Amino acid sequence: MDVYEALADPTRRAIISMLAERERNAGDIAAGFPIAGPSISRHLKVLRESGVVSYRRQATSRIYRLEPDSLSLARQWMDAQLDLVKARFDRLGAHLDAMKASEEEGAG
Amino acid sequence: MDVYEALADPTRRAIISMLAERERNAGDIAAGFPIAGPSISRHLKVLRESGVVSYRRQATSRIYRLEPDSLSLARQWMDAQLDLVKARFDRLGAHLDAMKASEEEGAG
DNA sequence: CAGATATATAGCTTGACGGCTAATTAGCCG
DNA sequence: CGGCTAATTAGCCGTCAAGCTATATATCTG
Repeated sequence: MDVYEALADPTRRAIISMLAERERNAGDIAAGFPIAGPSISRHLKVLRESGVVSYRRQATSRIYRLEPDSLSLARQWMDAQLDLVKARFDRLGAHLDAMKASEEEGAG
Repeated sequence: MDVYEALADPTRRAIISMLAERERNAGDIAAGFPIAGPSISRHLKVLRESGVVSYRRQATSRIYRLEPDSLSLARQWMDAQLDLVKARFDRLGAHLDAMKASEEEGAG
């Protein structure tokens, strides 16, 4: 599963928000949701396999941490799309300015 | 469907890329993919209903356009998460610097 | 090793998604 | 209105995701 599919589920986004704030173990994460532990475990697996989170062991628990790089990548993609739109918008503005200028030249 | 689910499908992301470059009608969009027209039409519906694209009529065709605001919103959410992580990282760095300074003070 | 705790995996069910073809709607032209 | 084109909607099917409970794995403790 890629990062976009990982982001598609609201529970997973909430987990990301929790982990953005600070690291937590799986149990603490699960405690924050009304759904069963195994379901959270599966969400964590999705997040792991898409590179959004990593974990380290501490005794019997797994401490999960957000890995910013995968999110950054998704953000960069959005940035690129938004930049294209903005560039187009700016060109349109310049074009309109040029039209207006030549109009005034013709009139004056 | 929200913008994150809209982004989850690779075909829809490709449509977004096409529209970031310039407006296109539904037929031209569909021509860029190996899947049937109605399937593209459904993707466009998802993108419409999640606010990612809009369209205007021109004769019998619909000209689709990317609406940057919804993408911006998703990007802002990512920014916020990444900022939290970065802030934590910076605090950790400051903490380590302070530790190191007090160590040197003790040694010197 | 036996027991306890924390987490993950297996197996199942249900609902949604994405693909297809066929039928329908919307607008243009004679 | 009748025909033409562009696009969407309807209906169907296979696959997959997300929830659940029950079972298995991993680690610490005695």
